[in-house]
Amino acid sequence: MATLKDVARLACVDVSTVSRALNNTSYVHPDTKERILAAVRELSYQPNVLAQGLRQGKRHTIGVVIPHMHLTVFADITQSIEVESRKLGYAVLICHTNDDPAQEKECLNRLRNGFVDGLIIAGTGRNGRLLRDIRTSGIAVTQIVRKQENSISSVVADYDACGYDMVRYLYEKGCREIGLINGPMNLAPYRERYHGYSRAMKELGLYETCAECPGPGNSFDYGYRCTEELLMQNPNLDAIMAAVDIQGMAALRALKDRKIRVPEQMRLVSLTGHSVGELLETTMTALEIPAQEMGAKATRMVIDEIEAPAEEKPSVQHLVFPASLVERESS
Amino acid sequence: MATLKDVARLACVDVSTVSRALNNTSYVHPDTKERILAAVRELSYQPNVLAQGLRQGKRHTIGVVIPHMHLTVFADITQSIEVESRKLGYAVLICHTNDDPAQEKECLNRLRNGFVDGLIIAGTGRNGRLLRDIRTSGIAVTQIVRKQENSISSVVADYDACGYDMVRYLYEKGCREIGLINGPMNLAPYRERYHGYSRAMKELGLYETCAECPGPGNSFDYGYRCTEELLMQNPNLDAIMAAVDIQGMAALRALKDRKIRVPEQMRLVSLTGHSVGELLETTMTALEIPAQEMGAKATRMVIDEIEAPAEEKPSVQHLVFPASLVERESS
DNA sequence: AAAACATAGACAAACGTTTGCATAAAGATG
DNA sequence: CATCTTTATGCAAACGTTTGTCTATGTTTT
Repeated sequence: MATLKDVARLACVDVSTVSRALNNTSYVHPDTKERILAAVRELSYQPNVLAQGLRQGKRHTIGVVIPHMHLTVFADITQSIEVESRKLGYAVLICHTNDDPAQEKECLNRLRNGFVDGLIIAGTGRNGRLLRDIRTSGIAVTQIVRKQENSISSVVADYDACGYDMVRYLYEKGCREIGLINGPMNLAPYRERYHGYSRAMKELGLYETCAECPGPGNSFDYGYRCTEELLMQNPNLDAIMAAVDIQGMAALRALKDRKIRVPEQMRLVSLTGHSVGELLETTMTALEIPAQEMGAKATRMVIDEIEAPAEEKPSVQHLVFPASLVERESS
Repeated sequence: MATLKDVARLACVDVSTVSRALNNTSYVHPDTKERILAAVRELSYQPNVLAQGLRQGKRHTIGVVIPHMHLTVFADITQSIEVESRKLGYAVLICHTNDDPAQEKECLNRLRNGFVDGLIIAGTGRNGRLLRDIRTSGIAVTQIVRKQENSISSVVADYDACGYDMVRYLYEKGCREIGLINGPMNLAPYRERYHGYSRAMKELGLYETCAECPGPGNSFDYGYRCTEELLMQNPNLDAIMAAVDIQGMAALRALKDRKIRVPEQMRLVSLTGHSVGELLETTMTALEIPAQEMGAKATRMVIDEIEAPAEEKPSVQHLVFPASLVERESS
């Protein structure tokens, strides 16, 4: 690998001149510049990003900390973060936490050591302190999907509205016994969605039927068990709301196993980060979350924060994206 | 951020001593070490990976170049690469190509630029030259899922056997008119799977029915169109083989739309990188690819190559993993 | 008791950049 | 013509590590 020094030697100038020529950071005589560029081509010189990073305190890399890739929301978001980052000249490091606070902590501690200039996280909610520390230590941080710290910028969907709108939608379809598959309430999306659901149900004078099982909410099994639970709690149920596409798929399956026809006997609506709903045998009515835009926006926010000079860091902002209802066969 | 120097000052020793103490790379008096560790804790010192990398000529980062995250194989593989890398002290940079050779080229050029010590790629097959160049320039490279360069190590599934075994399996179930949803033949997995299919069909004296549509093979739409195409080509079809889970889902849907019952009238088998097959309304018989093991193995191979001293680089190896048939409702 | 060795630690030179400071030759201003 | 800018370049110090060399102790060995 050719270094600046090699280029300098070949072009018969000092390394500093080469550096300045390449970065357009000071006057360099056109002839000299020409010689330098020739040398660069000749040696096919590529700057060493590590040395640059060390010197400038910048790594041109952002970290993405997510639970896993099996929820389409996260896959989508990751992809859009990467695409947007690349446009802006950044690379993307990724870390999976499996929704385990300990793993998350490990990831964060690794990343903060000069691996990244900023990070985007869909966290477990258990490492708020660490997250704030990281931010204080000069790393730009943005929360995505799951907002848990008010002092850190976030990009989320309007989960409260999702819960509320779903109930309203089902009510208009004639449903009166609406069940909710809930998830761990320590995660903001579940919590807020429940609030929206609950508010709408109260407004309409309906009784709540909620199921929450132990374990992480994003498994097929979880969705299946919750569906059973809901049916047990209220045999007259005429609608089920699922929180993620995988829960929706599980509900579909559980209902089929019980020979309950969808949508004739039971309407089903899910919240999803991706159009998996379209791909099923019984396509699923769902609130689609604009994952791609959210990822892109979070990326721009974090990079803005990185690149702003220390005096004028952009202020913390919390962005809420609306989800849009896509009607399909299941309702 | 605390540096070695800060630790050294606090522990009243030289930075070199601190470095040696932390890396166990020379004699350090137990008492001194104790003081140093105390200082490390006190300042919550974390080594700066950039500086380490610069000094050692290692970035402790590997790049992953994949088409996208929407195929479960790639999501699974990425995740297992990351988990394994973390264990071995490496970070993972990811790049999406969308199966576009131009984007792939861009990714590769960025990565080679000192971002990574090695990379794992599921490529488009169009940048073989560049890939070899990168390897020659000292970056460890391993191909995954899609093998296209013989001179570069690879970790793939036995796609030929997949095609062959599926036919045999369906034959034993009584099927005689077996259709194959094929994909772009420039991609090794499709090509090899077709070979296996073709061989088995010949051995059994059956006629081939293959569908291949324009466009990338990994979309729902593609699978749907191919299913229609197959049904047109051969109205007596009694089995369909899909190449990826998403094609399988599409076939399921297309058959349902035509009121063709699965598996009574049509048996359906898919090849998948993940147990999505289990989650459907009609669960899908599938050849499951050990994506996780493959990712972990590729990671170890690439890191072995990175860490081997220049004289004794491991030789190129091509690993083939068997897939395993999981029987479900669709067949 | 001298020589050899193991232990413990400091000093300083790298790694490849960027950047503040200094210098010098031009050109512009008075 | 003296002074001030502008242009063009080099020198050297950083950034935070690791590591080769050197010195100074004790502790063996001969």
